[in-house]
Amino acid sequence: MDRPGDDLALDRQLCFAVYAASRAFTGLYRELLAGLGLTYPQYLVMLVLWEREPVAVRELGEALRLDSGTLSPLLRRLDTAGLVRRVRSAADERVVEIALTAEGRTLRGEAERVPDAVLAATGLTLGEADELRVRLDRITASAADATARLRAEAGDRSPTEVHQRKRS
Amino acid sequence: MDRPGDDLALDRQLCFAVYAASRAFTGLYRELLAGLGLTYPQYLVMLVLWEREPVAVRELGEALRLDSGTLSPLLRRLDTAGLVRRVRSAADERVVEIALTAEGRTLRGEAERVPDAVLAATGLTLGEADELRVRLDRITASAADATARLRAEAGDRSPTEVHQRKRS
DNA sequence: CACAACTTAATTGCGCACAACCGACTTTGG
DNA sequence: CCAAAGTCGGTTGTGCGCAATTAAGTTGTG
Repeated sequence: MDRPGDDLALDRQLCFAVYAASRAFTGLYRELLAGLGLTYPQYLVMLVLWEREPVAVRELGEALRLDSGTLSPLLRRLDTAGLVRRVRSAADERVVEIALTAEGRTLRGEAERVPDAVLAATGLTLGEADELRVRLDRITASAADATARLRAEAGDRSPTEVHQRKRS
Repeated sequence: MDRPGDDLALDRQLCFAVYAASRAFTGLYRELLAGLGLTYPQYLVMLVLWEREPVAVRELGEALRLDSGTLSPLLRRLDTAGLVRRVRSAADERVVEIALTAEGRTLRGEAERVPDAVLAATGLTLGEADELRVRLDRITASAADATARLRAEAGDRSPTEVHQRKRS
């Protein structure tokens, strides 16, 4: 009942389920968003902007848990596509504010049909979907906490090169 | 109760939960697997190989739902790291069989502690984790079905260039 | 004002994911 | 035996996701 091998097989089922679910959703959104010319992460950014704008890059990163290394190129592509504009704040020139163009605002109308399609594709009711969301949010928070805890431990064990920028 | 905007806000909660959960798990595994020198997808490949080997690339792709464009570079890195060997089948020279090296087999021992750490990090019991896995597997299958259906429709609407490789 | 510490966004480098395509090989139908 | 069709792994191009670094700007302190 507790052969060494069984644990690893079980782990594969556990972690793989979340992993596969995420890619399956990405694939579904890929089809649904193809007509809008958006990828899934780009769609998430647009959802934030349709709620409120302009939004600084840092705020976008906090909302979606993405850093600038991911957002900067993504926002550049949205800019090139003519959906958003990036303007440096006059008050604080470190900050880049992301605003929608008229075309970006128009796209919201076409996006209205996406949520129903997704819900239909999952075969869930609204209540079931919401319950699943609550469970996922809970384990996401737990996993993030545990990750931060592990990272702190690892940092403690090798705090050597904290202020060591260049080893010239 | 059904303002247009609310639907999009709800959609964001639904899809984002799976998306965020996947990245949170990846981050957790990143910390846990750092000592083994494995990434999360590489760990998934090793889990399959620890169960049975040798395994053809195509079989790995079916098990993990990954295509050769993802697996080929990944397996090359595992080969370079000395954990696996890629040998072309004598019976059918199109097939590449992936086998563990002695070092790859040894690594299994160090990996044994990972599942417990993950379960502890999620804060779930074994039963809860399994129930969540069942739900995720179900919506993954639904999403995959819906994606295939959409892709077929899109293909039907533009079946023009089936045998049109180059538009020279 | 000068200057160090901090903050913010961008950049770089690596590793996935996936679509599209390619070349080598095997199978099948004649 | 040969040619068409199918299979298999690999490559290329695009787009994330994240760590580490860099550049630019702001703030706090003397």
